Amino acid sequence: MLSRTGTYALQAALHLARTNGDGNVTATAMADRLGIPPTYLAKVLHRLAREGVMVSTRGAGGGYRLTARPTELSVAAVVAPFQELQPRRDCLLGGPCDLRNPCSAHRRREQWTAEVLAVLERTTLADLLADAPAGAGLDDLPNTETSR
Amino acid sequence: MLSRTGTYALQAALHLARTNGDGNVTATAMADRLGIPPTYLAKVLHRLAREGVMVSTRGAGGGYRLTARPTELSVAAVVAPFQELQPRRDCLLGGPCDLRNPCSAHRRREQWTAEVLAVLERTTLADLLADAPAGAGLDDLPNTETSR
DNA sequence: TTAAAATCGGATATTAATATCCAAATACCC
DNA sequence: GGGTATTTGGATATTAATATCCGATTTTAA
Repeated sequence: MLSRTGTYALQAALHLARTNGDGNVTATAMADRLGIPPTYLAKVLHRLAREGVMVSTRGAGGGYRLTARPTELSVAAVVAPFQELQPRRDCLLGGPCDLRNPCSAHRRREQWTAEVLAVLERTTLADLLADAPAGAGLDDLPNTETSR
Repeated sequence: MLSRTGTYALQAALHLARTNGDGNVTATAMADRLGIPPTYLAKVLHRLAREGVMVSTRGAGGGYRLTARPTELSVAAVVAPFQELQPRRDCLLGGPCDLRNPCSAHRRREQWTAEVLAVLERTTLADLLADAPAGAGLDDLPNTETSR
């Protein structure tokens, strides 16, 4: 579901979310802890910093920190720079199908893509770290009608 | 969201769902109509036939047909042979986290992966072809904060 | 029976994603 | 200011996904 690079980003963000008060965390430390190729993770982190998810300090004692609380950071935000989350523009059926007058398949695809995105947006880093409280939005296996 | 190959599979299945009564549809005809590399689509179709989604007849007048009604075929079923839909086994946090005693992140990820899979499973080919009835399950589009 | 239509499947080319290497640039500490 | 720890970023290698090529096999039609 997630690309490998996207997963790396998520792992790093989660690691930062856990070791929060301990100050900056260096890229190599994270790579070491998480078993990710160090030089590759470095680039992922760099991108995340440019994208505003993290902030980097260099020099001795430097490293990375999150720019927001774990409760405010969604999986979608962390993963977005590395994966296409929006549906493609072109039509699933053969015909040229305008955005103004989209065919049914077009609309339906946008619909379920939006649903998937919504799942990723409402899942925060904090959710992943703390056990989900019983009966908080998602009960067990998603039944079709989530009435709310 | 969908891989390119997965999208090809979906496009082909939709095409078959539309031109149902017209008998077999040849691989080259589909590739031609949908603008997909013919030899590549051939392999995708072959795989779909092996997987039981379609059935192929060869020789003159041959081609492909769906094995089930469009109302019975889900996007997940069509796309599954070409994409990993299940979450990975390894843990998002550093530690070795057993399946018997999964960490919170482990469980949470399985949760939202299942949600995503559910969306793909309850969307059928027929859904994509016919207009969605107004007010059927999905209301307001989850505000797409397009950060691009 | 012959020829044409179409799938089947292996070998290979191309392209994109992932991973590595190395030389800077920057900031801290003494 | 010198030395060390760290990010930054370009160039390059490796691997996986996508695409092409071509011959073999099966089946129908004439």
